[in-house]
Order: sequence, then C-alpha cells, then structure tokens
Amino acid sequence: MIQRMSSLFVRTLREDPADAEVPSHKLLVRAGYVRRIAPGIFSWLPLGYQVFRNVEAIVREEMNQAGFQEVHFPALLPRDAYETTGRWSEYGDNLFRLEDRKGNDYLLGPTHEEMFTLMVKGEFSSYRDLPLSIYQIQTKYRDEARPRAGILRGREFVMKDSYSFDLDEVGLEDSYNKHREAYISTFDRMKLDYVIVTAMAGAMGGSRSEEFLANSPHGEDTYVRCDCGFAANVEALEIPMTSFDPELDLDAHFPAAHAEQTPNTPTIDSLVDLSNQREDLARSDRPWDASDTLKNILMIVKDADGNQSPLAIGLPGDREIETRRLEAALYPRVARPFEEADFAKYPTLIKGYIGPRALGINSPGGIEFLTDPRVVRGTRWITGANEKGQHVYDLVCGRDFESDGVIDVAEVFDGDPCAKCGGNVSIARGIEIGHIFQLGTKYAESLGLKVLDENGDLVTVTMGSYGIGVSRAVGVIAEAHHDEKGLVWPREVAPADIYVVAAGKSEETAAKAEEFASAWDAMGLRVILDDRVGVSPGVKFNDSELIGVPTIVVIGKGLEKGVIEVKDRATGERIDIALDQAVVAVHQICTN
RNA sequence: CGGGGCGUAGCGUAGUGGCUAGCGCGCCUGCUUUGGGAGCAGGAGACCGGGAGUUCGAAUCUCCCCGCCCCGACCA
Repeated sequence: MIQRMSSLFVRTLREDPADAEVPSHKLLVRAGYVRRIAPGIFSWLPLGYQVFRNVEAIVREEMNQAGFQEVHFPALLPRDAYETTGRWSEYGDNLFRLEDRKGNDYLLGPTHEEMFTLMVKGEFSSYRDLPLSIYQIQTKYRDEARPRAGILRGREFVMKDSYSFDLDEVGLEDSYNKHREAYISTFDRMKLDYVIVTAMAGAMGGSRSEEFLANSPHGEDTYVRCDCGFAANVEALEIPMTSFDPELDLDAHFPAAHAEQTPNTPTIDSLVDLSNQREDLARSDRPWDASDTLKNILMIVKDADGNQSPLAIGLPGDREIETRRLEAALYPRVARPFEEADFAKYPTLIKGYIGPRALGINSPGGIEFLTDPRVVRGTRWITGANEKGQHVYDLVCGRDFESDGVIDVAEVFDGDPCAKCGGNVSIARGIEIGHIFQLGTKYAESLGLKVLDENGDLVTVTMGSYGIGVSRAVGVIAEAHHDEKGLVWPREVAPADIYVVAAGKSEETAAKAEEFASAWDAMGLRVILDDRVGVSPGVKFNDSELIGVPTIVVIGKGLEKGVIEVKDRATGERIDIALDQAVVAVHQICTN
C-alpha cells in the first residue's frame, strides 16, 4: 500500500515546538509523528504509529524467538493484589488510582508482577510445568512527579514486561541469561549504542540485576565505564577498599596527631588554603589537598519499623555523598541530614568541627561511625578536633581512630580507579531501555505461588522480571539517529523504505513517480510517494529529510538524461541510476 | 516537593494602562511559479489560561487559582 503525501494524515512543522528540549522530542513533533495530549501523554500519528509498531514487532519477535509466550493483562486493575504485596501504599503518588461507581479502588498498572504471579498460581502447580517465561506488551501508567523529554519519559507508556518462573536458583539464572541474550538481539536490531551495567537489585528484593543503558547525553542515568569492559550504574558501583599495609608501624611512620587553632575555616576549601599558607601546618612533601581532609557528616537513619538512630559518615573532603548511592547502601532504611534539633541532643558534636574521636559506637555519644573505603589503616587526615575553631592534623586511621565499618556512598569522579582493572573510569550518561533482574521469591512468597517438587514437597517459585520500554525505545532511536535536517531511521523501524519525491510539475514526472512507486510497492517495499501537486520540490526535499526514511528517490530533472536520483538519507550520498535499471537497483539497496 | 521561566489563532511569536490585538509559518480563493521551505492579490481563523479586583478604560496593574517547560529531589 503506497502512502501518498497528498492524503497522508501528517503535517510537518517548520519550527521547533516551544515546549520541547531534547532532539527526539522536537523532531518527532516537527515531523508529525506524535502530538502531546497532556503532560507525559502522547498520541501517535500514522507515521509515528508505524515506527512504534515496527519497534514493537522487533521486541515481540525476539521474545517469541527466545521461547517466551505472549499474554495480555488489563491495564485497569483491582486493588487487592497490590494490597497484598504492599505496593498499593509503597508506590505512593506514582500510582494512578481511581474508583469505580461502587467506590471500589482500582489502579492503572505501573507494572504487573502481581498479576503475572497470580495468573501462574491459578494455572500451574507442579515443577513439571516449569520453567516458564511469559510476557506482555502493555500500556503502563505512572504518575511521574516530573514527566519530561517528550516520549522518553511519559506517564503513559508502552512497556514489554516479562516474568520468569523457576523451581530454583539454577533455573532462574538460566531464564535470566535467556532474557539477557534476547535483549542484546533486540537492541542490536534497533541499532542502538548501549551498555549493560550492573544495577541495584536491592530495592526489589532480588539478587542480580542489570540495566541496558543507551548512550545519550540526554540520559537520566549516570554510570561509570572503563576501557576494560567494566560498567556499572553509579548506585550499584562498589569502590574497592584502598589497600594498606597491616604491619606498618604507624607511630614511627607518622607524626603525632596535634590539634591546631584554625579560625575562619567554615569550608573545606578555606581549611585547605589555611593549611597550605601557614608554615607551621604545611606539608613538606606536597601541598594539602581537599582529599587530605576527612569530613564527617551526620545523618538520622530510620529503619522499616520507624526506629531512628544517628549515623556518622566519614569521607574525603573533596567528595560529597551521592544521594542515590546512599539510599542504595542503606535500603530499606532511609536517611535524612542532621538538623539543629538533632545536634542539640548530642552536645559532644560541635557542628563544623566534628572529628572521629567523638564518633563510633564505643565513644561516649555512641554514634555509629562508618567511613569511605578510602579511609583505611595508615591514612592520615586533617579533620575536626571536636572543639570550636580547631582541627586536628596527622590523625591517623588505625592509630588515632577506628571506624565501625565501611560505607561506600561518596560521589564518583571521572578518572577514579576502576574496581575491576585499576585503570581510570569515565562517567557517562544513558537512558534506561531495558532492565533485567532476578526477583527471587518476593512476589511468589507474598502471593503464595508454590509448586510441588519431585519429592512432593511444596516449594516457592523463584521469579525474574524483565522490562523493555517500547515507546521509550522509539524516542531513544530518534535520539541516536538524527541530524540537523531531521530523523534518520534505521531501515527496520522506519515508516517506509523509500520516499519518492516527484520533483517537477510535468505529467511525465508524476506518471514516472507513480510507475516506480507501484513497482517497488509490488516488490514488497514500503513506499511513501510525495505526489503533492503545487508543492515546490524544496518543500518535498525538506520533508523527505525531516521524516527520515532511509532511501530517498528523486524523480524529476534526471528524466531528461534517462536517470532517477537515489539518496541515502544517512550518508547523504547521491547516485544516478538509469531508468531501466532503477526498479531492481533500488530494491537491492533497500533489501541488502 | 524546592528553585527558575512561561501561558496571546493550528504552530512560532510581538505587544508594560488608550482607538478595530500585530507579525511569520500553516490554512482557504484566484493568477503566476516548480530542483532546496516560491511571488502577487484577496480571505478565514484569538472568550489574550481561568476567576475576582483596581480603573472612565485591562492582554498589560493587584490577588487567588489552573496549566506548561527547565534544573534539582523522585523514578519497578
């Protein structure tokens, strides 16, 4: 079926929409692929919907290829199951809730672990039925606090979510790996540049978890990568303990700790400056650096039962605590910074001058004191002296203080050592396009999904959960494949193979364009024919490039020389092809 | 939820108390034009986000509300 620009339901815009920021959003709107309906909610127009379905088809094919079976749940779900697993409340404001006419609570599904678990529970009851992986491609709803970047982060979006059900860990590992491989094939077909990073599994109660992140400067996720192949989401990154010599004679090696008056040093920078300026404090070997200072940050930690306790975190002064890493490290406990009222309860803590000697579970205050992995035996610090206006120098870990344990929550810098190879990591941004993780028994446990094993014993099924953002993938592909003129779709997801421009007003031009379009259409190629009359060639050229079909054929002036012009959208390369060879040649270009 | 910006025609915008709200794109009619977003002429299209107030007079000033965008917090 030839798509004719003369009747296609599309209107391209000459200017960027005012509310769009990222390239994919601007271009998808300008090229007439999507239109915004409400914040984070979009409609698909014909061209956009074709791309969407092409992307969806890739996902579906790869899932089926892997042996997973497709099912379909409602998006509108009753409260019950989500109440059982606690997510009705856990999900908080992100859950779209509604009531039916009788006042019963419903929700628009943000993800479907509960429903899948219950469905399997209702059908299967024997180990003979496992393993099983089932999936759906479904519209999901999350009332995001801040939808943004057009289609990349909506409140309504389409996601492929699958769930694996296995008898044991070994089976789960196998199902997990199958999904992992299927995801690699899927994203390769989408022509995406992505990395697989280790991610936090803790928040979902599972063990192993990886994210597929498409590289993009507009990505919301920060991850670290290394040339050795190591990659991890910042929240999942583990900094190795700095190595140290347990035998080193600390007394002989370091000067004794000494407290000094350090007025007017409210910040780390001012403390470092003062230390370098004063001859009595300066180091002999090199100037002091912010990383030589140890800052101690006080938090109040609340556990799942609501019990609060103070926690001190000691880390090098050049780094801040990274909130996401802190949350991951403490989960399920949550932390908040110390406030004035908290300081009032611990008179030994002098705000701004807190030092290790006032901390630790064995200290008078009894405050738990955890330190960064860089704070190890034999490291020497400038830190608070627990007296107003004083800092202590040459305070050596292992000699002058001990911590109660390690906490790895400091921000990561570009160039930090790699945990795997010791090289330098770099920091990059990515957009999450897929996430796979091993749920374990969390849902099966709470919803009672058990099967009989070969001994006749009831065992709780172990599960995995795997998602691909289908509608997001459309935006991510657009992010990755565009230039200043417009979109540049990879062929498999493009809304057509060929955009035929009838350039010129002669009847011959129109007739030839029709003829070729029909021939390619008959050969199974997907054709857009720009048959608009009274529209200048320039407009057609611009639209063809904006819309981003991979092959553009221009039929016009060349007819005099007996040729048509074929342009590669991605490279810009143009070639003339003789009329009598054109049908076959273009078909070949589009299918090899 | 905190900070910043903004709401005027389908889209992009001008308009800081005064006459009939202006322009570009797009749209309609006619003529001309047809290889890189054409020209001329004529048209249609706006409860100026909503409400209340100040004023002889409000798109413009005040208050309240609603909505949108960006940064941050948040994000299975």
